[in-house]
Amino acid sequence: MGDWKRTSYCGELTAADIGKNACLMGWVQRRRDHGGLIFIDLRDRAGIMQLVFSPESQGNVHEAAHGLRSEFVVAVKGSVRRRPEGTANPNLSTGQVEMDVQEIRILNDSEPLPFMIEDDSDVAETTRLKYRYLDLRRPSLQNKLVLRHKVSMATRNYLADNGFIEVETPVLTKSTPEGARDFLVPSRLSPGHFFALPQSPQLFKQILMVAGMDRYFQVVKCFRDEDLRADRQPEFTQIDAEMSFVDREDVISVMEGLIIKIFSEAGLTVNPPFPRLTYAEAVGRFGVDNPDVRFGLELVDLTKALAGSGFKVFNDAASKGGVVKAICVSGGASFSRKDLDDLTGIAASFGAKGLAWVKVTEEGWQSPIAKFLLDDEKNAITSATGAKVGDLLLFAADKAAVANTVLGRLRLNIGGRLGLIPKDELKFVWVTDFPMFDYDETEKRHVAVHHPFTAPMDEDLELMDTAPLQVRAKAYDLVLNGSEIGGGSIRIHRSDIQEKVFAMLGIQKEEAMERFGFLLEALSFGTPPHGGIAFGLDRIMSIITKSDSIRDVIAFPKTQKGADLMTDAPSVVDQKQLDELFVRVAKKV
RNA sequence: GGGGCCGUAGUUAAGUCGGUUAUAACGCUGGCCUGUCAAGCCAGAGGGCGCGGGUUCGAGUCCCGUCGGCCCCGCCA
Repeated sequence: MGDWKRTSYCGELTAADIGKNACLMGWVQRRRDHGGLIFIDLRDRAGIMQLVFSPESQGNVHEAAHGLRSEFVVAVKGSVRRRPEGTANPNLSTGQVEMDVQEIRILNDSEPLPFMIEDDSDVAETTRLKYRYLDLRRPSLQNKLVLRHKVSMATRNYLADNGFIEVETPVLTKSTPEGARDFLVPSRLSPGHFFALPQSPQLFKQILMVAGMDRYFQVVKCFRDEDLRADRQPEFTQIDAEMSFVDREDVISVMEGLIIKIFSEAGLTVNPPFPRLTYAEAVGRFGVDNPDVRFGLELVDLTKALAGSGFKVFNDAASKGGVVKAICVSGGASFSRKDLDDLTGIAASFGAKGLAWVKVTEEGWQSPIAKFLLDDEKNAITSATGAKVGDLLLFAADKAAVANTVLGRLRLNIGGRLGLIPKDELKFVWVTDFPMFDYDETEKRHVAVHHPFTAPMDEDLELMDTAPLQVRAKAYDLVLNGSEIGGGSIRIHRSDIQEKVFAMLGIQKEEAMERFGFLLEALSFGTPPHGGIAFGLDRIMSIITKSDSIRDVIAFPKTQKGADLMTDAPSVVDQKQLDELFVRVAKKV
């Protein structure tokens, strides 16, 4: 660059700059060489500016422009002038002006690119990820990173303004049972011992409450060694917060304020307080605990109406403690055989043994099961579901968990295929009153639905011994458009209750002391009542930016196999490194 | 661990029932061209079909295996 100093970004120049001299630096987006006049679109983070090289210009400026190629890095000096009448470009923010270039310095050249730097290019993700630095030159991806930065800043400002202190917690920490699989880091100084990367700073933030910090937050990386999805990466970022001397309503109200700030960074208006659903309502009406409430198609419970039905499948489910539920698809009677086969396949993938359906037609019920149902039963179904001619009824009869999941997933699939989901709406809902425990059939023990530090509801404490599955937790999730974007709870602040919960989870006292002794001890030294929440920043960003995948809002994401195609991590390491760590690699995984 | 979809020039795709030298667009290279902005016109180079086997007179097309990418189930306190 020599002694040249940039005077502005390419995308910033406007008619107000006409007549001024400017120095720009950036990448060659495109060259339009007329032999005489040469036009160069110069691109930087802020946008594009048209450069004009005239054959009459001094020295070898015109010749240099002739040699420019895509993505060469150049610095130019010249004057900003209004474009001639009729040549303005309304698609550019700088479209009223252009630079008459008088001097140019080529700062670097570029090999021909593996793909073009264009927003609408449709390049295989493998190639994009290998050359992520080129992919990130695309304005759409850059804008997502810029918006992510603004959201982080807004988060820090809002929480700081509300008395939260950002405290860094360790990345090398202790492996704890329960929860996701840990990423492990071998300790060189303690052979045979391992650190774990944090699944979340959960215990540290609670201990910061014991330490009297009162309000803590952190924008922090978390790590979970589980299989990836479109909305799941092995390392992801949480907006993590914890507060002392609060109940659920305090947490919710502060965090609704944060959500307002975050979305306003993207020019989106949201209006808390957000509606609430209990876990039982959410699962009952929508089949899932992360309901997309942008559309109806709710589940209808027909268990009572169909108990004693002549249709064995319904009767069995109803009499054996299960449920019979249905959804009524408006206009669904026009579904083809193939559509119904598709839906049956989906139902099966979520554990259904079959999918009973009824098409309501002018001629009556067209259905494989119609002949098993009495008129009274048909009438009861019709009145409960509101089914009318042209509709399709889909039934699930099974254990409640299976029936709800099956219909909940069918609801989402059908909502999508019928275009029932308004794409531009933002529908938040708090889901509360989660159960404390679930029973794991494989491990034959209770597991925590949220995490083992979540406080049970006071009024349910007495059920801990008699009916643990009925104990509700002081836990809450924030769901946006069917995506869980945050979750938290009021924590246990008494060591006796914490020990009790560990016992319920089948964690022996000895093991509890070894794994969580520091927490139990901390709880015994004057712990304030406290609670908190963590939001998934990546998920929030992917919803705000309408991205198909969480990968689009992460600068350097990993593939579904957990690999980084740019750096080629993970990779094998030298035997010397392994020796130092006292690690031996087992043959054949 | 399981199910589904996909790998053909640099990129995006086409390639019939297996059959001459694998096709197009964009990009790239060269030439012409003074108001373009997906500049235009002309010419040219570039791949042997992810990889490895097999069937066949003959495989991009069929079979088996394998590697990689995407979506999903399980998993994700």
